[in-house]
Formats: sequence, C-alpha cells, structure tokens
Amino acid sequence: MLTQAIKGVKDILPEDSPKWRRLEDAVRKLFSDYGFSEIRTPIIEHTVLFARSIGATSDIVEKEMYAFKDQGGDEITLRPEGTAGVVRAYAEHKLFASRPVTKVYYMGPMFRRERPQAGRLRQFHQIGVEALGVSEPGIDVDVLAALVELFGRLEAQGVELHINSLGCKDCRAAYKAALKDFLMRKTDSLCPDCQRRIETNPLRALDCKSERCKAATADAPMMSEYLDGDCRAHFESVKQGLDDLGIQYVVDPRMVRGLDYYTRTTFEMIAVDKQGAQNAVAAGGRYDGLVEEIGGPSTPGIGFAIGVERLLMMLPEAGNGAGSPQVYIAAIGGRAERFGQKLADELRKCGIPAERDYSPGGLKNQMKKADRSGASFTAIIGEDEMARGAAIIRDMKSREQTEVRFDRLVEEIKTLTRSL
RNA sequence: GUGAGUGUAGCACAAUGGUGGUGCACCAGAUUGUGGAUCUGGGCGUUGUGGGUUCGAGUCCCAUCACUCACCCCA
Repeated sequence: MLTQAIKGVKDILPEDSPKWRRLEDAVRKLFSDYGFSEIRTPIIEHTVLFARSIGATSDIVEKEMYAFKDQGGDEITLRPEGTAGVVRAYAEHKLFASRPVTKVYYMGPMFRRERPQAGRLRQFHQIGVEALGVSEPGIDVDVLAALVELFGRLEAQGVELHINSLGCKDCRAAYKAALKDFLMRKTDSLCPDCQRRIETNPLRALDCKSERCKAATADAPMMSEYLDGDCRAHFESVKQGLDDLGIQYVVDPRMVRGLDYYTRTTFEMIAVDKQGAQNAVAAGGRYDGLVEEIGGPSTPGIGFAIGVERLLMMLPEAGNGAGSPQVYIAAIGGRAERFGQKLADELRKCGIPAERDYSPGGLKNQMKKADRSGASFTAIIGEDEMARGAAIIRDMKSREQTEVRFDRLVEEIKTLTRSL
C-alpha cells in the first residue's frame, strides 16, 4: 500500500451506508415535523470564527483544530463543530431581518485532531439543530423535545437526558469566582488534573471522575445557588415545560459543557451504560451572546449536536436492507448476452433494479451469483431461448419457472415485481 | 499531549526458539443448461517494517510504523 486513510478518519463502506441513510432519513423527517429547515454551511471557515466563538483558550481551539494557511495566505480551519458556521451564516445573510425565528438543522463531518479511540475520531459526523431569535424558555423545551423524540423514534436504549443551567454571563462570572475560591482552598485534596483545572476550567473539577475530587468537591458551591432571578425563572420554566410534555430528565448541577459560548440551559444525552468514556451522545445548550460576539445583532439562540458515530454504536443492529436487485439476468452465449444487456437497461429505465453477470460463465455459475445477489427473480436466456424467442423467469424462492415471450418480457417482470 | 495493549491468509484465530496450521470465505469439480446442502480438490502468506541475539526467530531484544483501548478533552 502506498498509503492508508488518515488516522482517525474512516471509510463508510457499502455495507455500512444503509444504516447511515436510515438514520439520516429519520432525522430529516423528524426535524421537519418540529419545524426545522435544512441549512448547509461550508466545511471550511476563517479560523477566527472558531477562535472567537468556541473560546480561544479551549482545548479545541488551542490544540485540536485543523488550521492552515491557504495559497493566498488566508487562515482557514476545517470546522470542529457546527454552531459557529450556522451563526455566521445567520448573521451574514441577515436572516434575523426576514426570519426573526430561524430554526435550522444540519448534518455533516466535523474535524478535530485528537488521539482516536472508541467513539472519538478525527473526522466525525454531527447532526445538529439551531434555533435563533427566541429567548423564551418554550423554545428550549421544543428543542429538547425534538432531541428526545429522535432518540425515541430510533429506539435508542439506555440514554438519559441531563440538564443544567449555567446562568447568564453575569451570574456565571460570579459563580466561577466563588468556585475558584473554593477550589483554591482545597488544592491539596485535588488530583493533579483538577489542580490544573482551577485555572483553565474550574467547572470541570466538579465533573472529575477521581474519588478524591468527588469527595473534596462534595460541598462545593453550585451554579444553581448563583443564578439570578431571570436565569432561575427561565430554568424553572424549562423544567416545567419538560414535565408538561412528560419528558424524563435528570437535573445535573455538576454538568459542564466544553464550549465557551453556552449560557443558561445546557444539556446532554448520556449513554448510561458507558460510565465515563465518551458517554455523551448528544449535547447542546443556549448561547445567547454568540450572534453578537461574531458581529450580528444581539440575538438569543439554542441548539444541540448529536455525535452520529456514537449514536450509531448504540442503535439496534438492523439488516442490510438495500442493494438487492429484483431481477438477475443470466445470459449464456454472445447473442444472449447482448440481449441481456438490453433487457437490463430496459428494466432499469422502468425503475426495476436489475443486475447481471459482466463476465458470465456457465449457467450454474450465474445461478450462484443470482442467488448471492439476493434477487427475487432470475431471467434465464441461453441459445435455446434466443431461438424460441422466449426467456425463462425463475422465482428464486419457490423455484418455479415460467417461459415468457420476449415481447411480453418487460411487462411480465413489471407485474411480478410489483407485488414485492 | 500521556499511558497501556495488539500486529500471522480476504476475515476470525492457532503454532514449546526447530518444515507456519485450522475454521469461515473464495475458486474449481462431483452435477457438460439451473442457486442455498454435502463431498473432493485448489491458491494464498515477504508472520506490519527495519535491525539485533542465535546454528536456527512468527516466537527473544531494540527501533519504527499501524491499529486498539484508556487518560486528557469532547459529539
């Protein structure tokens, strides 16, 4: 081999693609039911967009982005997440003017240069939604309802919705300061990672897996104690709305999100059987300052992203489903082969999936291939049939054969396959 | 970025330092114009790569690459 696929980048082979398509089809229908339209934004953006929105000191921006200078000297980055691009498009095309409430969804590849492991790739796929222009908690509930319903429709087992509120810029700043203060006093009882986190990401310490840290932070101040009146009311409304819809959730005051832009409502869909590693299958939250941050008008927003590979891992295995022809054409001899080619072409033009042998051997051989292809019928055409002007149609399941004159062949196959 | 594990046929796996095998899959035949079962036969490996130790290395040592898993981080 001259070379291989890039580390952490996977081919989706023909045997895998049906389940991707099934997922995508279900997602499109569902988002349309919930009033979201598709948006397709570029895979590359100016580096500054991500640096600004995700947060310059986040791990993603600091060490995981595929960032490069193109031949013209522009700083370009392969998108590591989807929200920034959508928000950029929203502001750039001034959608706030024509569509004060913008509800969109997207699906596509994202790129982060991390060490690959289970459920973590360098090119991975996300399906996400963004709802811009609504600050009321009702939209939070709708977005969460769509997320929960998606998992329901896909029959994903063993997931839990966890929610929290990070407050607005003001109350979070107050909380962060209080937490930092608390952690500094506990430094000695924290793991080395958490000692580092005090400066880089104090909230993260609440989420630490080490027992030492869990004990040390047991009586740490909680965000919920620092929410101001509006943020508290917003969170209460969201919970009330979820209750009204009968949506189960866990309030998780220690839940932390990685991206800087989140405010108020945040949430994750967690695979409960995977304690620890890569258990977040979907995550999102409100980002009320983001549009303004990148130069648009002050606009509230909320959204989430689903990790497609992580979701696929927990879906029930379904049969292969696609790719079987309805008719296999077994032709023996040069004259018959030319006839077979024409027959295949006619059937395909009628929308009947037809396959044939490009390097036909004997009939036995072709029957084997017909069987393996999963075809429902096989059209057998040899010298005898050419002479008689009629083909043999074999029902592969019942093994019954009928002779059909060439001039009625396409019509007859149409009738036979209609009932499939 | 840190740590650990694994690299043998298309796939799944064996092989005490002494001639690299088995199953599945594949191809052919038994059945010369009829598929799934059965039987018989067939091909395959530069044992990831490069060094070293040894009379002799798939096996031991070193390096390197790839993959996997965990940490970090995150979808």
